[in-house]
Amino acid sequence: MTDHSLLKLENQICHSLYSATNALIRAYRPLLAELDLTYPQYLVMLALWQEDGVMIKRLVERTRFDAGTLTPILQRLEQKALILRTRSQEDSRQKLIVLAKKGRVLSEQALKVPKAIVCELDMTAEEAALLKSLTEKLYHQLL
Amino acid sequence: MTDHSLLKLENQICHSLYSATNALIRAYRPLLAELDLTYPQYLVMLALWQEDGVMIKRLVERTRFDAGTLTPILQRLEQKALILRTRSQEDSRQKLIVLAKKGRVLSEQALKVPKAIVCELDMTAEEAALLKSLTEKLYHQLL
DNA sequence: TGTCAATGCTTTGTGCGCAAAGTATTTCCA
DNA sequence: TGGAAATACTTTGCGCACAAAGCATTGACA
Repeated sequence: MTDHSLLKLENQICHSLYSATNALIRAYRPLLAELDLTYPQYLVMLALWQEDGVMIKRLVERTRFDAGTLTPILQRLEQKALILRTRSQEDSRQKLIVLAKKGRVLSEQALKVPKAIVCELDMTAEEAALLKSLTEKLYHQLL
Repeated sequence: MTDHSLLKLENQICHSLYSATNALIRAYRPLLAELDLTYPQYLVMLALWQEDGVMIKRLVERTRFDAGTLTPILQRLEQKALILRTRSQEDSRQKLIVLAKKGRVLSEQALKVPKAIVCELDMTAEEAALLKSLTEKLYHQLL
């Protein structure tokens, strides 16, 4: 690759990744608006639907957000009465995040979100799996 | 795929895409800090190094930012004396974006950015090309 | 030729994303 | 056991990302 081509926009893999990610989140937006959730809020809810009653530390691991990003997201989810944030008994530095009833029942309505997204992406299962494994590899390399 | 697995965080391709993109931009950050640029600002500069003297409309096409995002980015680049924003003569609704001298010479220093990133990613050229083509396909599908 | 729609860009408001600094609590260990 | 380091989270500040609304300017056409 020549020096010159290194700076061409068309050769920037990160630009493709960046614009594809933004486009995909844009596709989620109208679907998630029906649940009154943003995409990052939805990710946190997915984590909690799978594993409820966890410390913030655990959510940092699972969602891959940093703590400074997560705090205001959790504050908004609490305002919407989807979760409760309580101090941990054993270690009062930690906070326990628990689904509220409203948050628990939301999972049923949430089921149609991935279904609708899958329909919009006309990608084969193989392509999707490939894209996922490549981006996972990239993420873990950069960690 | 069962209903239950549709809501698992591990099965969300968008989550992989999202966290990989954020991690990659995080990797750019210290490199771009030496140029006093953010990643979106860098994308605009890449576009201008390839094609100088263009309307904002053209930059919207090339960078894939929307106009509302681009305006403040261009204002900051102007403040840093990297570009000039002037009204178009033919159509005074449009603005012509031109590289300032400081912006033009910055491209030499910028060359080391992609070189350094390539070193951090230990991906084969094939994997990189595959990832790029999959994300491009995804972007164009969602447009 | 007047006016109404379309175009190109900017502004406003909300919510991230993240570095850096701050606060409270716990742990370590001399 | 006192005090420094580590840990868990919050706060602050800046720059996107984007929808929606706003503001000129131009174009279309009745």
